[in-house]
Amino acid sequence: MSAIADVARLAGVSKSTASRALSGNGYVSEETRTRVEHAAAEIGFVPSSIASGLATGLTRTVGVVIPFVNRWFFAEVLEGIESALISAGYDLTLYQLHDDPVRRQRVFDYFLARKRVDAVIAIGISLSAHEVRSLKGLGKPIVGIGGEIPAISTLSIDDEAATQFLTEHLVSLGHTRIMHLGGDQNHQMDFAVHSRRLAGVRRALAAAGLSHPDDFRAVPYSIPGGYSGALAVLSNPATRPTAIVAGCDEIAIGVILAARELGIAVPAQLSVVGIDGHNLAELFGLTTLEQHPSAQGEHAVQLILERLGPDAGLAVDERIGVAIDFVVRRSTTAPPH
Amino acid sequence: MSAIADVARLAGVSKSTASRALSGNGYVSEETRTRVEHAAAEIGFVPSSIASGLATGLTRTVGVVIPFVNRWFFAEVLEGIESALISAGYDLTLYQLHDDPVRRQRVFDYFLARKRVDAVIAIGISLSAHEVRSLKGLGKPIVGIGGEIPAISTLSIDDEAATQFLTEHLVSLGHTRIMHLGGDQNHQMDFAVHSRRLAGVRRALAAAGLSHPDDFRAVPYSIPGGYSGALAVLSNPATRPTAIVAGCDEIAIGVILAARELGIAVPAQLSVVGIDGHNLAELFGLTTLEQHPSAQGEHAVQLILERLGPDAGLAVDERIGVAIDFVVRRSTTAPPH
DNA sequence: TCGCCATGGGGAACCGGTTCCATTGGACAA
DNA sequence: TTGTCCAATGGAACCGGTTCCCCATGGCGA
Repeated sequence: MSAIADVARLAGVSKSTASRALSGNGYVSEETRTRVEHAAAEIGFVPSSIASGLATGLTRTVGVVIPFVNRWFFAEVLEGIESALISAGYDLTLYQLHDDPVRRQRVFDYFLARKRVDAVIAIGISLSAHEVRSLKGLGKPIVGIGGEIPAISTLSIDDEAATQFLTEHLVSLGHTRIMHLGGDQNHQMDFAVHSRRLAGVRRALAAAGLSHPDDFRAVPYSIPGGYSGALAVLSNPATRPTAIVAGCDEIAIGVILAARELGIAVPAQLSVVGIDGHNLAELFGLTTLEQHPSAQGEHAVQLILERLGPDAGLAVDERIGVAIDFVVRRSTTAPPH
Repeated sequence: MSAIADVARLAGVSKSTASRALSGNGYVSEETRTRVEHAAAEIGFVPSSIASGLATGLTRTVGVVIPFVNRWFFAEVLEGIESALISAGYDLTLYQLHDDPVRRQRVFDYFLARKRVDAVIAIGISLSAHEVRSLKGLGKPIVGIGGEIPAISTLSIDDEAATQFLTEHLVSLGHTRIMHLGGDQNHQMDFAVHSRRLAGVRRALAAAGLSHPDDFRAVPYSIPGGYSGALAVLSNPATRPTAIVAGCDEIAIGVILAARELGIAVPAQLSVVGIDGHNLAELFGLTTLEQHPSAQGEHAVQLILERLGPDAGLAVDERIGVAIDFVVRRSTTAPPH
């Protein structure tokens, strides 16, 4: 285990000079620097990030808290975060937060607080006021993605405006029986996204005078979830909607598959829109509102780095909008007749 | 920044006693222990894992190296690893390895070697002999998942036997024109999986006397990849195979979607089998060979913990088989006529 | 010539736990 | 009673970089 002291000895300098030479801080003559570098290379010196972390108080690690890794949106965000962090020389420590409150508490107390990370990025999770306080109290910047968390910077689309826009699109095509298939409002992981998306649909329906009691059905946020939900909703031709606003692209794809199964033509007999920009959307010809999760991840890292940098004080906590693109494909058209 | 010294002072004991009381190592009277614990709780003592890591030489962190997080198999494995590690009190640091050799090198030299992790789990990545040596030289246990890596323990299905078995299944149903849609042999991330899966198909075909030149087409390992590959392969009714062995379930699902698009009935006119046990397999009625990636992830953690434990010396490096289940659904039957 | 400052470098404290070693006091056996 | 053993605890070294403080040298303006 060669330490910096060995490098120093070999180069014939003191520990402090060796440290300065290798880290680039402080004054070191060019000649000394190369001598130290050669010595380090010769004995295969690998600095201990643990030791430097103890000395500087920085771990160069960012904790990422996420509810799922196997759902498209989250995996994409994670990918963006990872590559941005690596480029910036940071490690990414992953904490998956399940519904289980005990494990959630454990992650917070035992891991995040233990000075193992310099900052936290929370994806699709609403932190409690207490959790936010405990992290902020430790001086750790936090950035959220995918919803709003009071008192911290969050990056997200405007969920209510998004579904309102999509619903208006369907209304403008002439649809009058529009339904929303989205997430369960009472779900642990809600993060208020589900309720806001439903609210957007309802606002647009109300504005168009198209409100009706069967405007919503809760389904799991997945292709099978959308599929079985749609089977139930579409099976009765009399009450069937002519258009569905899905809570996400996975649900929308499930709806399209269910429609095919039932022999319902999309879009001739049923229009479907989603939200996300899932990489299968194109294959299914899905009209959707693309958000770009991997870019959101990169943006979150950028915000974190600003808050870790020298001008940390300048950062203001606010809800930050992200880029979206409305992509019309083959799953939407005017209603039949 | 309350340190253990503050706790000790408040409890009226020495630093060493406070440390023993809180960590549970060494002799401490019951009364002293509770006094120290109360003191720690009172000032909200949070131990610094950095400091204890420096003292013990352990980071209680495992590095996970993975080529993708947004592909089903990898996301599932990651999920299994994460939950097993958290239960064991370990952190998981994620390193995504792209094709880019420069970034790959950087991850190895700069991150993995820097005493930031106690062990490494490599998923779907073949490590070079040099990379293995450098990690083993640092005394870090390594376990691989999803393929073989010389000189380290790897957890994987027998890829060749798997496709051979699936092909034999199709042969036994009476199919004579069987084709494999799988991964590109020359891909950076090959890990030999692609070639072994192809070899299994060819072995079964040869054994049945059904070898033919058009037995393989390389496609991306994804639903769109399987879809467009299948469109090309199935478009000519004269040369079209009656059965397809897909390299993974995503490809198989793409094939099914393409068949539907072309009006080819599955399984009446085309049988399709996959490998993985993807969570969409059931929805598409896909016959597949399930491997259980999240269980593989948990198993890998278990192997790592054994190698980090006191009996580390007893661990033998070998290829370790994993559980598989053959699940017959609605995508396979006898060929037409 | 004096003094200031920039540059270069050594010594030692320090970050915050862990652990080795020494000491003490009491129980128990000889 | 004396010796032995062990629970219980304190003191100090230690892990391995980082950085503060101090000293030396030399150039240059006043």
